[in-house]
Amino acid sequence: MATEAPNTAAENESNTPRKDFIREIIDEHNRTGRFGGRVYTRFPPEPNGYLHIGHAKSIWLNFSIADEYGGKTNLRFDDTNPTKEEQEYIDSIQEDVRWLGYEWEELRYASDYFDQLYEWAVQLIRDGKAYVDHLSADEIREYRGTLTEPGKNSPYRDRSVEENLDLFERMRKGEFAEGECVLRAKIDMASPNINLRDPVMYRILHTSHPRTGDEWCIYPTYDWAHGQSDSIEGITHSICTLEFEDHRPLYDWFIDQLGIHHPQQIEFARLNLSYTVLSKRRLIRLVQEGHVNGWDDPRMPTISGLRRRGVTPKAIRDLCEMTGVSKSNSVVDIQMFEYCVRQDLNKVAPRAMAVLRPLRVVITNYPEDQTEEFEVLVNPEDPSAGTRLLPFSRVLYIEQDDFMEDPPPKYYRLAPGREVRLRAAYFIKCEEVIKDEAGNVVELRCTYDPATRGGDAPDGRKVKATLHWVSEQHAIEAEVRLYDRLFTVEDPTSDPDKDFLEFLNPKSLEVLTGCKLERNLANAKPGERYQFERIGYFAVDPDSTDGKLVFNRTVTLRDEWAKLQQKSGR
RNA sequence: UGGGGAGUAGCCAAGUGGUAAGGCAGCGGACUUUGGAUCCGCCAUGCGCAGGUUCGAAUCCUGCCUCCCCAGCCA
Repeated sequence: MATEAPNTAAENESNTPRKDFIREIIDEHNRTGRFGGRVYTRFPPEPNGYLHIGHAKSIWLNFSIADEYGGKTNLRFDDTNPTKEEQEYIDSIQEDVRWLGYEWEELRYASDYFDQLYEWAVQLIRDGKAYVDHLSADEIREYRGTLTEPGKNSPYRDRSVEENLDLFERMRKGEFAEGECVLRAKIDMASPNINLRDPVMYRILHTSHPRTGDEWCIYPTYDWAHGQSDSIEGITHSICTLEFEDHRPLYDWFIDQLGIHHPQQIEFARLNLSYTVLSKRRLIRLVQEGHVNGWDDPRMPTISGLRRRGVTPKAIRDLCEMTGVSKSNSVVDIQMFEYCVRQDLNKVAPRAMAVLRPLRVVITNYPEDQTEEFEVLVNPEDPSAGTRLLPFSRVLYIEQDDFMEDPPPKYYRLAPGREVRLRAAYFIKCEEVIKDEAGNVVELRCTYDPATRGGDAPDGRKVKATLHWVSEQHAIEAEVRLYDRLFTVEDPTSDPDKDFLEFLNPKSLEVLTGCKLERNLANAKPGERYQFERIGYFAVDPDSTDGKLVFNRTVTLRDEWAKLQQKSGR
């Protein structure tokens, strides 16, 4: 809209949150002209797993920064280890980045640079700054020293340039077995920074690569590939997580030796969430050991899992923004994420009537064959979403939880002799409770007040509760999957003596069948999100078929009554 | 006990010498045809600890404590 742009700009004047330390660094660069005012970032995932909400933070940071500074962002796959990487992951990562709402400037692969990296390695060898080492992996470890003791030089460290050149070429030609030798940078085996103790640049891997096939049998390590890849792409700000902080001197060293464009690496603390795990290793175990049903199981913190669960991209972006950027390790309360999810869904989700655990209600004074329709707002938060028709008749379903034979204080819902409102319909009063032989309540006999049509009493009398309901003869049935936290404790990884799987929540999934839905949902399509009034937000699962709808609970509505019960109950 | 980081409320997080923002959670209340949403109020005499400098310190100095990362031919 034409009026929107100026408004947004004006709002930003006053509402712009304080800049984080990364943006301040960029401002400083722009002041001093370090990169000529350019801002070029990149998101560099390794395609060895699915993206999760932790990656989303990095994606958000890189793309939103570039956007704010009029810059660009590349998507680059760090595909330097063909033993772990697969095309499946390359595809899913692209899908997820797009779904989050971002489009990259260029799609690149570290493997695009294998030739250049090889040439640069040769250059370092010529300069006497790299050498082929025939120490075994174990020996290299021994020679590296420890945290408190310096390492010692490899006996192969002083081979001549000619010999190194010859050996390295033969490495490339495949004349050596895996592990027989490596190419190492010649830096300082006594450096207090272990990353500088002659790090490995190339290792032999007789494995074909998803992109380069069998062209190579030597592959650059991440340390050798990453900085130069950024440099080649003209990246100005190379944003990464904290654990790479002490690799920065190494990347700087490589780039300085090569004399090429020098990006600024900036490290920030990755996002962690309570009641979940966010490491690839653990996520892979959850999938491979069958604790969840795949990478996109709605209980997974993966982007694909969250998507299937019904979470919106905006909710994820909001969380990233809300939690801020800093350098201190932290664990964000999952409730902050739930808040973001509810906040977005409240504004965009159409409302629907859905009775998850049905209790039959017969309106005894409502004519047997009568049916009428009520027109109700699709979304009270967004009148432009229009209205829908709800059919009403003599026999209805309400939620089992919405009736108590012997209600405790503060329980406002239906009880014997009590009057409540059926949302958008009538006041009803419970006259009789029907039980089976076991004493279970199986049906309620109620009367309605025709004068309260639409939900208001002309005499001004009030009710304390409004219930959702579905007409029996008009209802459609569905399966509803209720998800809860995957783990029972805030940090399943905090106890070093226990496997995180010991803290799996056995009740993380509850499947309900025979749920009764308003008929307007009959044509709901996978991915669509709804608010089931008074219950929560639900998304149509791809498992749905023409005859059978399946819904995933994204998140519950905030629930004052449940909170009260918890306080008094346990 | 080598090197690199970080400590501000239950959880995130501003603060850059002038007297502790904001959000989530929590607790009160208003309103409500979703116990939803919305609105109002409360919630750090205190910034890891101890000293010091200063008229004045979360911010500067000194010492200490705690936590995280690094000893892959993983990224």
